[in-house]
Amino acid sequence: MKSTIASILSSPNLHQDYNVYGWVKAFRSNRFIALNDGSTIKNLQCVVDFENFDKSLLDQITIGSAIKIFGVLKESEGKGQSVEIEVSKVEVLGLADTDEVKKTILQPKRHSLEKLREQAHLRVRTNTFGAIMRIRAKLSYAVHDYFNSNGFFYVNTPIITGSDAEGAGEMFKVTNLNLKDTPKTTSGDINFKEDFFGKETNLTVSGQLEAETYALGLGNVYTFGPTFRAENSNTSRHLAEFWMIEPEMAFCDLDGNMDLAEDFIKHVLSYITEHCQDDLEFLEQRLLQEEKSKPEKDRSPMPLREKLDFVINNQFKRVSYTEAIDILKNSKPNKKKKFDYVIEEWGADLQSEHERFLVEKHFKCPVILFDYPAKIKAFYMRLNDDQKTVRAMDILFPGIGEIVGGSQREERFDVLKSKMEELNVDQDELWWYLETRKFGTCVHSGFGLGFERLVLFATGMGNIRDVIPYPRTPQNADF
RNA sequence: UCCUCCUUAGCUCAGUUGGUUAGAGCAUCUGACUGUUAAUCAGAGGGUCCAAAGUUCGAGUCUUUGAGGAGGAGCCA
Repeated sequence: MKSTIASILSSPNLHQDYNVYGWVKAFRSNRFIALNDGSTIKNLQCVVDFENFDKSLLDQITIGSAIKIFGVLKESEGKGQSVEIEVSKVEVLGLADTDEVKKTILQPKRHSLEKLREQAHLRVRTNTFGAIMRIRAKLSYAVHDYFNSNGFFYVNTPIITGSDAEGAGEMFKVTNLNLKDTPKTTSGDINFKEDFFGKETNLTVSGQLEAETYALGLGNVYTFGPTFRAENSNTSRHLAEFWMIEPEMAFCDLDGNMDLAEDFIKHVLSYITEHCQDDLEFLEQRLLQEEKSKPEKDRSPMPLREKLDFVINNQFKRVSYTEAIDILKNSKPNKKKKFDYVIEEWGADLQSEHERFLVEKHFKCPVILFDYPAKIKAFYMRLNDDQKTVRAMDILFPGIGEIVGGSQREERFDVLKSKMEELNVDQDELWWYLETRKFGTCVHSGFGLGFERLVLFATGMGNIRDVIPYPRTPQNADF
């Protein structure tokens, strides 16, 4: 029977025969094969007595090759591992030619993350990316686990959307018209009536509006799917294609929304600290190594696992926009005009530098900002009684910035309608969204959480392109 | 989209004021090695200096344009 290395190492049966499949990470001293099968970051040491094997066979045990090993599990004579396989049979399943391997990142040495990105099809074989992708998968499981055990239903909102009124950013067009010869209307515009859906369609920028309608029937729902933004943004925190988690809750106000978001984040992070210890330890060491070459002020104040525990065990700081403005106005960098954008008065949109100051310098913990000025937020957010703020909230994380954006939704038909008029949101397009406010409308709330930003935080990585298998960014859709 | 920086061997990088045959470490190959852990030791091979144009007696080095990448800003998750 076939065994994974993870299962062998977690419950080793000494003197038992094992069949193991994997890829050669190293072949030292013509005797020790370090074998990895992806099930864990740990390698299995396989010892061959080379006098009993053909040289031609041993020559094929090269770095990167896929092999099958049969042998008995024994206590290791060497240090560095507790058990090892004494190999009685080796089969080379897929040879990796050393001449070819040396041109790739499979060669056993350190590579820059940029170089690994150029060979994204091979980078999962490295310790770093193996660890990241296992953690990503476990986080994803924890997301579903959390919602399922808290009575949420998973809904699949459409990926192709007919409305361009969601207002969350530039959209990718979806069409099967012949782009070299598009049908025209009498006025010369493209005639989308002849397109596949008979109208202009795009890839979704958010499942929120559809999720809202489902919350108003199923109670608590969430989405977890791909999301597309055609923004020309070229930063370490943006992707054109990313995965977003959007819970939506009926009969829930902003306080309940914040409670849930905080509890949710803590749950999924604590799940991986329990279930991904080896991978987290590796990433923590890698980070410490990397930071040695940085000036002290750029180093993170805590090692990775301590940072995760800190977030799990401490309350997020909840601060209203108005309080935040006061703090910023009276802050040293503002008084000394160190900010590129000096905060003058209430109503200003917070820049990255302000958010970073609040999270990394002032509070030194995750911060939830709420009750933003209505003018700088979206049409669907619930207007407060002061008539100038809305029940919006953003969760800001150190090093990542905004990880969650959410709000209590405007449930009052008249208020929503006039807000849409005011902000020029197409009511004909969103008739169905407005209509939910006519039939048993209720207080409801939700948020969007960028999954990759969560993985970024959980793994301590610095660039969002390194926490998704094949990143899509402006000018890049390789692989 | 804007600002800054980078592009030299398979990889990471050095290359002085513009000067003769462009260097190092790792990786690869060959040999040695029966307890290695990024194995070690000896030897060998390996270059369109991102591309094009220009300045110059002479360009890896200077200028212009272009391509690709990184960091930051904006937009946001």
